[in-house]
Amino acid sequence: MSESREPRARVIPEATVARLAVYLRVLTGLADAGRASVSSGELASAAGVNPAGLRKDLSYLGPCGVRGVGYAVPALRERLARALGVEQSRSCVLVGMGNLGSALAGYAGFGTRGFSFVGLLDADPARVGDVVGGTAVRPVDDLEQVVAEHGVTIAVVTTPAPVAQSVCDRLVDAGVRSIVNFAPVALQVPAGVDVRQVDLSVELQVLAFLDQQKGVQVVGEQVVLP
Amino acid sequence: MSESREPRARVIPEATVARLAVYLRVLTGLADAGRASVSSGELASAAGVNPAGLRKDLSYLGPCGVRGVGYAVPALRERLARALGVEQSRSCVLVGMGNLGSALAGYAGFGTRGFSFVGLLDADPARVGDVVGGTAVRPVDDLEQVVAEHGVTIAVVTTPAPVAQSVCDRLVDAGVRSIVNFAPVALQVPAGVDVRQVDLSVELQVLAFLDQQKGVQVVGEQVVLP
DNA sequence: CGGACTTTGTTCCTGCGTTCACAAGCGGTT
DNA sequence: AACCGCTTGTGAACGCAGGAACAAAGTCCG
Ligand SMILES: NC(=O)c1ccc[n+]([C@@H]2O[C@H](COP(=O)([O-])OP(=O)(O)OC[C@H]3O[C@@H](n4cnc5c(N)ncnc54)[C@H](O)[C@@H]3O)[C@@H](O)[C@H]2O)c1
Ligand SMILES: NC(=O)c1ccc[n+]([C@@H]2O[C@H](COP(=O)([O-])OP(=O)(O)OC[C@H]3O[C@@H](n4cnc5c(N)ncnc54)[C@H](O)[C@@H]3O)[C@@H](O)[C@H]2O)c1
Repeated sequence: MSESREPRARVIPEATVARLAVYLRVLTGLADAGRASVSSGELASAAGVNPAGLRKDLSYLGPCGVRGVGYAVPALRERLARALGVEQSRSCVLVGMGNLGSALAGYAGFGTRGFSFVGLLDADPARVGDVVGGTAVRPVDDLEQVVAEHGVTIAVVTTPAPVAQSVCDRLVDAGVRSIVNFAPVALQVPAGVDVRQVDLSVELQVLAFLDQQKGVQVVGEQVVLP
Repeated sequence: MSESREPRARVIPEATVARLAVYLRVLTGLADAGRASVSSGELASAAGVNPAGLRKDLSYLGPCGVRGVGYAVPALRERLARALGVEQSRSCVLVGMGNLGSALAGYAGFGTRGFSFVGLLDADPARVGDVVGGTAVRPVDDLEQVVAEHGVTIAVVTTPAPVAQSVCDRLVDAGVRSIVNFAPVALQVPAGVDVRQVDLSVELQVLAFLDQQKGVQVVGEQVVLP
């Protein structure tokens, strides 16, 4: 045991992990701005969370701040990146290069956060060969080959809903263990595979519900509040 | 009190609301397929949730099934749509018609779920005039006018991060109360305004964390399991 | 060198969400 | 008409996340 630096391997709740990713983004911005240290209050404000909650989140990684001073920006940034497993870039594939898939594949923000798309796949021959974000689109038949070549474990699904499950099955068979799914269907996967469902319509409908619960009525100039 | 049909106005947890939206989507598919009734088990399976939890979710709307039989698909669908406030179409605006904004604006799935974009706004003169999904892109200066014209209360922000807060401020001032934000910044809004943050990088980073927690090591042909 | 101030790390507690399990009710059947 | 099986709806318990308050610790200043 050469590295007994890590204080304890406490289990980190998934909700905390999601927030850690937000903190990491904010810290990167601060580091780029040349900031050396930051307090929990300032970080929490920038991340949109409670300061006490933020300190609790960070405490899962063990003590990493200096009392009376705050947190060292570069050190904390590196520590978060290691905890999240994005120290070195991770390879991903994206299946379904339509409108949404193309937008995601061309987005520079993923690369700066430690993810690179090594495979862009589509079933439409007309799409194959297009270059998006520096990578050429390949036929979906190459799926297994691309996954094996790069040891890919993360995939993004942006196909039409009816074929999403079959695409998912192929990905899992090929060895993918983590999937972000944008198609509006609940993917069925074996144990050990994680799916994160991103459903934009649901976001809008939740807002619509909250709106109507506010008793919002703007009729002409008459505003009725609850 | 002419309508005392509603049994009670219990408060519905936000997590439940998000699931109700999923049930509504599944029910719409079942209705299109001509199904007359469905059991909680089947619905739960299609939605990817626990059957008991689904029944509890639905019970917030009051009893709406038939014991020994299940739920009537069209009736439940209508009831959910009313509860979520998407009975009639709701008007939205979208600010930032770049790659992501264009994909969203051209997506037909929003229209079928009760949302229509009555305003597409961008600061780039080169984008203004483009027609996406049947609506022409207008200059961002028209923001206040469009919101007022249609009584818009819901907005989608897909601008670059640095300008998202200022766009948000203008939206709130114009009367918008609900915002879906794709820019990777925590928007500051006054009380009474809801923001739903959609951060795709966070989704990937959560998966990356789960991946490394599995102890995934695929080195050559050697697979190490926890 | 000492004291006071600042900020972290932790503990407790409250409330929510989820799950399990059972009673209640309806339809079909004999 | 009564019984039986199936499914809903609800009550209770468990676990978890979030928030507030407090103690520990390090720095800065006098
Ligand atoms: N565009 C949006 O804003 C948006 C919003 C919410 C959800 N979605 C969902 O995201 C998915 C994609 O949306 P889109 O607007 O990009 O649709 P799209 O039709 O533009 O793109 C779908 C792409 O998938 C490809 N495809 C079809 N079958 C395939 C297969 N078997 N294997 C590989 N590729 C295949 C098609 O060739 C096409 O390029 C849909 O499920 C949609 O419901 C999209
Ligand atoms: N594209 C993706 O897949 C993706 C993924 C995650 C997050 N995001 C985020 O979504 C946002 C948009 O991403 P994108 O890839 O579409 O970027 P983009 O540069 O293609 O589009 C941004 C658009 O916003 C417009 N704009 C700039 N300033 C504006 C202003 N003040 N008012 C109105 N419009 C203005 C620009 O003219 C441009 O059309 C960014 O914040 C990005 O970080 C995008």
